[in-house]
Amino acid sequence: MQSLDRTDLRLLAILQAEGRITQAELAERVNLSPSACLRRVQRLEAAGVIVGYAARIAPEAVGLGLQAFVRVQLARHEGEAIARFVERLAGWDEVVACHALSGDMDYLLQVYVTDLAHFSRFLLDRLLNEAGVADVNSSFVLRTVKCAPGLPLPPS
Amino acid sequence: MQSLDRTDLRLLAILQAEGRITQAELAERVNLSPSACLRRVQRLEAAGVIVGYAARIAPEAVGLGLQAFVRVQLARHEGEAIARFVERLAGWDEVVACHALSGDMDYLLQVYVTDLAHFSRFLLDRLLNEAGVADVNSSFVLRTVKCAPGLPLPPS
DNA sequence: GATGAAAGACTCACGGA
DNA sequence: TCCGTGAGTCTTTCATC
Repeated sequence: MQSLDRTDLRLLAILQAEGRITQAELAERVNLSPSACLRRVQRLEAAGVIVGYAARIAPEAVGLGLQAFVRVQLARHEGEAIARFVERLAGWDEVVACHALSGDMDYLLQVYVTDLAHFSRFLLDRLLNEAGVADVNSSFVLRTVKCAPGLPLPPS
Repeated sequence: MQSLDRTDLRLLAILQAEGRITQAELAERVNLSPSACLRRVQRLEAAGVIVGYAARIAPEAVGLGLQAFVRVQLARHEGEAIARFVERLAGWDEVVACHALSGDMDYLLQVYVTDLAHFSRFLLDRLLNEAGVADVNSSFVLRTVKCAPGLPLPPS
Protein backbone atom coordinates (compact mmCIF):
# COMPACT_ATOMS: atom_id res chain seq x y z
CA MET A 1 0.00 0.00 0.00
CA GLN A 2 1.41 3.33 -1.04
CA SER A 3 -0.09 5.65 1.50
CA LEU A 4 -3.45 6.79 2.72
CA ASP A 5 -4.48 10.27 1.78
CA ARG A 6 -7.05 12.40 3.49
CA THR A 7 -9.91 10.89 1.53
CA ASP A 8 -8.88 7.34 2.35
CA LEU A 9 -8.84 8.18 6.03
CA ARG A 10 -12.27 9.73 5.79
CA LEU A 11 -13.56 6.63 4.03
CA LEU A 12 -12.11 4.42 6.74
CA ALA A 13 -13.56 6.53 9.51
CA ILE A 14 -17.01 6.42 7.95
CA LEU A 15 -16.90 2.71 7.16
CA GLN A 16 -15.65 1.95 10.65
CA ALA A 17 -18.71 3.63 12.12
CA GLU A 18 -21.27 2.71 9.45
CA GLY A 19 -20.12 -0.46 7.80
CA ARG A 20 -23.27 -0.90 5.78
CA ILE A 21 -23.51 2.57 4.34
CA THR A 22 -24.25 2.48 0.61
CA GLN A 23 -21.48 3.30 -1.82
CA ALA A 24 -23.69 6.05 -3.16
CA GLU A 25 -23.97 7.84 0.17
CA LEU A 26 -20.34 7.16 1.03
CA ALA A 27 -19.32 8.80 -2.22
CA GLU A 28 -21.46 11.80 -1.48
CA ARG A 29 -19.97 12.24 2.01
CA VAL A 30 -16.44 12.45 0.66
CA ASN A 31 -17.39 14.40 -2.46
CA LEU A 32 -16.47 11.75 -4.97
CA SER A 33 -18.37 10.11 -7.76
CA PRO A 34 -19.67 6.65 -6.84
CA SER A 35 -17.25 4.92 -9.16
CA ALA A 36 -14.17 6.72 -7.88
CA CYS A 37 -15.28 6.01 -4.35
CA LEU A 38 -15.86 2.34 -5.03
CA ARG A 39 -12.43 1.99 -6.58
CA ARG A 40 -10.83 3.45 -3.47
CA VAL A 41 -12.76 1.15 -1.18
CA GLN A 42 -11.84 -1.86 -3.31
CA ARG A 43 -8.22 -0.77 -3.21
CA LEU A 44 -8.33 -0.52 0.57
CA GLU A 45 -9.84 -3.99 0.77
CA ALA A 46 -7.32 -5.50 -1.60
CA ALA A 47 -4.43 -3.87 0.26
CA GLY A 48 -5.58 -5.41 3.53
CA VAL A 49 -6.32 -2.07 5.15
CA ILE A 50 -9.96 -3.10 5.39
CA VAL A 51 -9.85 -6.64 6.69
CA GLY A 52 -13.59 -7.27 6.57
CA TYR A 53 -16.97 -6.11 7.73
CA ALA A 54 -18.92 -7.20 10.78
CA ALA A 55 -22.24 -6.68 12.45
CA ARG A 56 -21.77 -5.61 16.04
CA ILE A 57 -23.97 -7.69 18.31
CA ALA A 58 -25.04 -6.93 21.87
CA PRO A 59 -23.61 -9.75 24.01
CA GLU A 60 -26.50 -9.81 26.48
CA ALA A 61 -28.98 -10.09 23.64
CA VAL A 62 -27.53 -13.43 22.66
CA GLY A 63 -27.22 -14.73 26.19
CA LEU A 64 -23.60 -13.82 26.81
CA GLY A 65 -24.10 -12.22 30.20
CA LEU A 66 -20.58 -12.48 31.52
CA GLN A 67 -17.31 -11.20 30.15
CA ALA A 68 -13.95 -11.96 31.71
CA PHE A 69 -10.26 -11.32 31.26
CA VAL A 70 -8.09 -14.29 32.11
CA ARG A 71 -4.37 -14.04 32.62
CA VAL A 72 -2.55 -17.25 31.88
CA GLN A 73 1.02 -18.15 32.68
CA LEU A 74 2.56 -21.11 30.94
CA ALA A 75 5.31 -23.17 32.50
CA ARG A 76 8.75 -22.04 31.37
CA HIS A 77 10.99 -24.16 29.24
CA GLU A 78 8.12 -25.86 27.45
CA GLY A 79 8.03 -24.58 23.90
CA GLU A 80 5.98 -27.59 22.99
CA ALA A 81 3.29 -26.58 25.48
CA ILE A 82 3.07 -23.08 24.05
CA ALA A 83 2.46 -24.34 20.55
CA ARG A 84 -0.22 -26.73 21.77
CA PHE A 85 -1.84 -24.05 23.90
CA VAL A 86 -2.09 -21.65 20.98
CA GLU A 87 -3.51 -24.41 18.84
CA ARG A 88 -6.18 -25.32 21.39
CA LEU A 89 -7.17 -21.69 21.83
CA ALA A 90 -8.35 -21.56 18.25
CA GLY A 91 -11.01 -24.13 19.05
CA TRP A 92 -12.28 -22.51 22.23
CA ASP A 93 -15.21 -20.40 21.13
CA GLU A 94 -15.50 -18.60 24.44
CA VAL A 95 -12.14 -16.94 23.80
CA VAL A 96 -12.56 -14.03 21.42
CA ALA A 97 -9.04 -12.67 21.80
CA CYS A 98 -5.70 -13.75 23.16
CA HIS A 99 -2.60 -11.61 23.34
CA ALA A 100 0.94 -12.39 24.43
CA LEU A 101 1.88 -9.54 26.73
CA SER A 102 4.98 -7.97 28.12
CA GLY A 103 5.29 -7.82 31.86
CA ASP A 104 4.60 -10.36 34.50
CA MET A 105 1.98 -12.39 32.70
CA ASP A 106 2.21 -14.45 29.58
CA TYR A 107 -1.19 -14.37 27.93
CA LEU A 108 -4.32 -12.30 28.31
CA LEU A 109 -7.55 -13.95 27.20
CA GLN A 110 -10.80 -12.12 26.59
CA VAL A 111 -13.67 -14.48 27.26
CA TYR A 112 -17.45 -14.35 26.75
CA VAL A 113 -19.67 -16.82 28.60
CA THR A 114 -23.32 -17.10 29.49
CA ASP A 115 -22.83 -17.15 33.26
CA LEU A 116 -20.57 -18.21 36.10
CA ALA A 117 -21.45 -21.87 35.65
CA HIS A 118 -20.34 -21.66 32.05
CA PHE A 119 -17.16 -19.89 33.06
CA SER A 120 -16.47 -22.55 35.64
CA ARG A 121 -16.77 -25.25 33.00
CA PHE A 122 -14.48 -23.24 30.73
CA LEU A 123 -11.83 -23.05 33.43
CA LEU A 124 -12.01 -26.66 34.55
CA ASP A 125 -12.60 -28.45 31.27
CA ARG A 126 -10.44 -26.31 29.08
CA LEU A 127 -7.81 -24.11 30.66
CA LEU A 128 -6.83 -26.08 33.74
CA ASN A 129 -7.03 -29.27 31.75
CA GLU A 130 -4.19 -28.04 29.61
CA ALA A 131 -0.66 -29.24 30.27
CA GLY A 132 1.81 -26.40 30.59
CA VAL A 133 -0.60 -23.96 32.22
CA ALA A 134 1.20 -22.84 35.34
CA ASP A 135 -1.07 -20.13 36.63
CA VAL A 136 -4.48 -18.64 35.89
CA ASN A 137 -6.02 -15.43 37.18
CA SER A 138 -9.55 -14.37 36.26
CA SER A 139 -11.15 -10.93 36.43
CA PHE A 140 -14.79 -10.37 35.58
CA VAL A 141 -16.10 -7.33 33.82
CA LEU A 142 -18.35 -5.46 36.21
CA ARG A 143 -19.11 -2.60 33.88
CA THR A 144 -17.92 -1.47 30.50
CA VAL A 145 -17.15 2.20 30.86
CA LYS A 146 -16.10 2.79 27.27
CA CYS A 147 -16.30 0.79 24.09
CA ALA A 148 -15.21 2.68 20.99
CA PRO A 149 -16.69 1.50 17.71
CA GLY A 150 -13.28 1.19 16.09
CA LEU A 151 -9.68 2.31 15.98
CA PRO A 152 -8.50 5.85 16.66
CA LEU A 153 -7.77 7.10 13.15
CA PRO A 154 -5.59 10.15 12.56
CA PRO A 155 -7.65 13.27 11.88
CA SER A 156 -8.26 14.02 8.21
CA MET B 1 -36.95 -8.93 22.22
CA GLN B 2 -38.98 -12.09 22.36
CA SER B 3 -36.47 -14.75 21.52
CA LEU B 4 -34.07 -15.66 18.78
CA ASP B 5 -34.91 -18.71 16.75
CA ARG B 6 -32.51 -20.80 14.75
CA THR B 7 -32.81 -18.58 11.71
CA ASP B 8 -32.08 -15.43 13.69
CA LEU B 9 -28.93 -16.99 15.06
CA ARG B 10 -27.84 -18.01 11.60
CA LEU B 11 -28.42 -14.48 10.37
CA LEU B 12 -26.37 -13.07 13.23
CA ALA B 13 -23.55 -15.50 12.64
CA ILE B 14 -23.39 -14.64 8.95
CA LEU B 15 -23.66 -10.88 9.49
CA GLN B 16 -21.02 -11.01 12.18
CA ALA B 17 -18.59 -12.55 9.72
CA GLU B 18 -19.71 -10.81 6.54
CA GLY B 19 -21.29 -7.55 7.53
CA ARG B 20 -21.65 -6.28 3.99
CA ILE B 21 -23.27 -9.34 2.47
CA THR B 22 -26.21 -8.40 0.27
CA GLN B 23 -29.70 -9.03 1.56
CA ALA B 24 -30.28 -11.18 -1.49
CA GLU B 25 -27.43 -13.55 -0.72
CA LEU B 26 -28.18 -13.50 2.98
CA ALA B 27 -31.74 -14.55 2.23
CA GLU B 28 -30.53 -17.38 0.04
CA ARG B 29 -28.16 -18.68 2.69
CA VAL B 30 -30.92 -19.05 5.25
CA ASN B 31 -33.56 -20.18 2.75
CA LEU B 32 -35.84 -17.22 3.07
CA SER B 33 -37.25 -14.79 0.56
CA PRO B 34 -35.40 -11.46 0.48
CA SER B 35 -38.29 -9.61 2.04
CA ALA B 36 -38.75 -12.04 4.91
CA CYS B 37 -35.02 -11.94 5.52
CA LEU B 38 -34.90 -8.17 5.48
CA ARG B 39 -37.76 -7.98 7.95
CA ARG B 40 -35.89 -10.23 10.36
CA VAL B 41 -32.72 -8.20 10.06
CA GLN B 42 -34.61 -4.97 10.63
CA ARG B 43 -36.26 -6.51 13.65
CA LEU B 44 -32.87 -7.51 15.07
CA GLU B 45 -31.60 -3.99 14.49
CA ALA B 46 -34.63 -2.36 16.07
CA ALA B 47 -34.46 -4.68 19.06
CA GLY B 48 -30.85 -3.71 19.70
CA VAL B 49 -29.51 -7.19 19.02
CA ILE B 50 -27.56 -5.79 16.11
CA VAL B 51 -25.99 -2.61 17.45
CA GLY B 52 -24.37 -1.52 14.21
CA TYR B 53 -22.00 -2.46 11.44
CA ALA B 54 -18.30 -1.76 11.17
CA ALA B 55 -15.44 -2.18 8.79
CA ARG B 56 -12.59 -4.00 10.47
CA ILE B 57 -9.33 -2.15 9.88
CA ALA B 58 -5.81 -3.46 10.24
CA PRO B 59 -4.17 -1.34 12.96
CA GLU B 60 -0.68 -1.42 11.42
CA ALA B 61 -2.09 -0.27 8.10
CA VAL B 62 -3.18 3.00 9.68
CA GLY B 63 -0.01 3.49 11.67
CA LEU B 64 -1.16 2.04 14.97
CA GLY B 65 1.84 -0.12 15.60
CA LEU B 66 1.50 -0.58 19.33
CA GLN B 67 -1.31 -1.95 21.41
CA ALA B 68 -1.31 -1.94 25.18
CA PHE B 69 -3.42 -2.93 28.14
CA VAL B 70 -3.25 -0.49 31.01
CA ARG B 71 -4.50 -1.29 34.47
CA VAL B 72 -5.54 1.74 36.45
CA GLN B 73 -6.31 2.02 40.12
CA LEU B 74 -8.14 5.05 41.38
CA ALA B 75 -7.73 6.41 44.85
CA ARG B 76 -10.40 5.13 47.22
CA HIS B 77 -13.04 7.34 48.77
CA GLU B 78 -13.12 9.66 45.80
CA GLY B 79 -16.38 9.11 44.02
CA GLU B 80 -15.92 12.48 42.41
CA ALA B 81 -12.64 11.36 40.84
CA ILE B 82 -14.25 8.26 39.36
CA ALA B 83 -16.93 10.25 37.62
CA ARG B 84 -14.36 12.68 36.22
CA PHE B 85 -12.09 9.84 35.12
CA VAL B 86 -14.88 8.15 33.21
CA GLU B 87 -15.80 11.43 31.62
CA ARG B 88 -12.25 12.14 30.49
CA LEU B 89 -11.88 8.66 29.06
CA ALA B 90 -14.54 9.37 26.50
CA GLY B 91 -12.32 12.04 24.99
CA TRP B 92 -9.15 10.00 24.85
CA ASP B 93 -9.11 8.53 21.37
CA GLU B 94 -6.27 6.15 22.12
CA VAL B 95 -8.51 4.25 24.52
CA VAL B 96 -10.81 1.96 22.58
CA ALA B 97 -12.19 0.11 25.59
CA CYS B 98 -12.34 0.48 29.34
CA HIS B 99 -13.80 -2.03 31.74
CA ALA B 100 -14.30 -1.95 35.48
CA LEU B 101 -13.03 -5.28 36.70
CA SER B 102 -13.39 -7.48 39.73
CA GLY B 103 -10.21 -8.40 41.54
CA ASP B 104 -7.23 -6.36 42.52
CA MET B 105 -7.42 -3.72 39.84
CA ASP B 106 -10.04 -1.11 39.15
CA TYR B 107 -10.02 -0.45 35.43
CA LEU B 108 -8.57 -2.13 32.39
CA LEU B 109 -7.91 0.10 29.39
CA GLN B 110 -7.23 -1.16 25.90
CA VAL B 111 -5.08 1.36 24.09
CA TYR B 112 -3.89 1.80 20.50
CA VAL B 113 -0.95 4.11 19.79
CA THR B 114 1.50 4.66 16.98
CA ASP B 115 4.63 3.89 18.96
CA LEU B 116 6.29 4.09 22.37
CA ALA B 117 6.73 7.84 22.13
CA HIS B 118 3.02 8.22 21.58
CA PHE B 119 2.30 5.90 24.47
CA SER B 120 4.61 7.88 26.68
CA ARG B 121 2.74 11.06 25.88
CA PHE B 122 -0.53 9.27 26.57
CA LEU B 123 0.67 8.23 30.00
CA LEU B 124 2.19 11.53 31.02
CA ASP B 125 -0.24 13.98 29.48
CA ARG B 126 -3.41 12.08 30.07
CA LEU B 127 -3.45 9.31 32.62
CA LEU B 128 -0.90 10.48 35.17
CA ASN B 129 -2.15 13.99 34.81
CA GLU B 130 -5.47 12.89 36.19
CA ALA B 131 -6.31 13.47 39.83
CA GLY B 132 -7.46 10.35 41.59
CA VAL B 133 -5.25 7.96 39.65
CA ALA B 134 -3.42 6.03 42.33
CA ASP B 135 -1.61 3.42 40.29
CA VAL B 136 -0.96 2.52 36.66
CA ASN B 137 0.47 -0.65 35.19
CA SER B 138 1.07 -1.07 31.45
CA SER B 139 1.50 -4.23 29.42
CA PHE B 140 2.30 -4.16 25.73
CA VAL B 141 0.92 -6.60 23.22
CA LEU B 142 3.82 -8.61 21.85
CA ARG B 143 1.73 -10.84 19.62
CA THR B 144 -1.95 -11.40 19.06
CA VAL B 145 -2.43 -15.12 19.16
CA LYS B 146 -6.17 -15.12 18.50
CA CYS B 147 -8.65 -12.51 17.41
CA ALA B 148 -12.12 -13.88 16.71
CA PRO B 149 -14.23 -11.88 14.27
CA GLY B 150 -17.14 -11.68 16.69
CA LEU B 151 -18.96 -13.20 19.61
CA PRO B 152 -19.33 -16.92 20.24
CA LEU B 153 -22.93 -17.52 19.18
CA PRO B 154 -24.81 -20.63 20.26
CA PRO B 155 -24.92 -23.27 17.52
CA SER B 156 -28.00 -23.17 15.32
C1' DG C 1 -11.52 11.33 -11.39
C1' DA C 2 -16.25 11.64 -13.98
C1' DT C 3 -20.02 9.83 -17.00
C1' DG C 4 -23.36 6.74 -18.44
C1' DA C 5 -25.75 2.47 -18.73
C1' DA C 6 -26.93 -2.35 -17.73
C1' DA C 7 -27.55 -5.51 -14.21
C1' DG C 8 -28.81 -6.32 -9.93
C1' DA C 9 -30.31 -5.22 -5.09
C1' DC C 10 -33.36 -2.93 -1.88
C1' DT C 11 -37.58 -2.23 0.05
C1' DC C 12 -42.39 -1.82 0.43
C1' DA C 13 -47.48 -2.82 -0.01
C1' DC C 14 -50.26 -6.62 -0.66
C1' DG C 15 -52.28 -11.34 -0.31
C1' DG C 16 -51.97 -16.13 1.55
C1' DA C 17 -50.90 -19.96 4.99
C1' DT D 1 -47.87 -13.75 12.96
C1' DC D 2 -44.90 -14.97 9.59
C1' DC D 3 -43.86 -15.87 4.71
C1' DG D 4 -43.72 -15.04 -0.40
C1' DT D 5 -44.66 -12.31 -4.72
C1' DG D 6 -44.20 -8.48 -7.43
C1' DA D 7 -42.85 -3.87 -8.87
C1' DG D 8 -40.74 0.60 -8.57
C1' DT D 9 -36.68 2.78 -7.26
C1' DC D 10 -32.18 3.11 -6.05
C1' DT D 11 -27.45 1.05 -6.04
C1' DT D 12 -23.67 -1.23 -7.78
C1' DT D 13 -20.25 -1.79 -11.01
C1' DC D 14 -17.74 -1.55 -15.26
C1' DA D 15 -16.14 0.20 -19.65
C1' DT D 16 -14.95 4.47 -21.49
C1' DC D 17 -13.23 9.08 -21.70
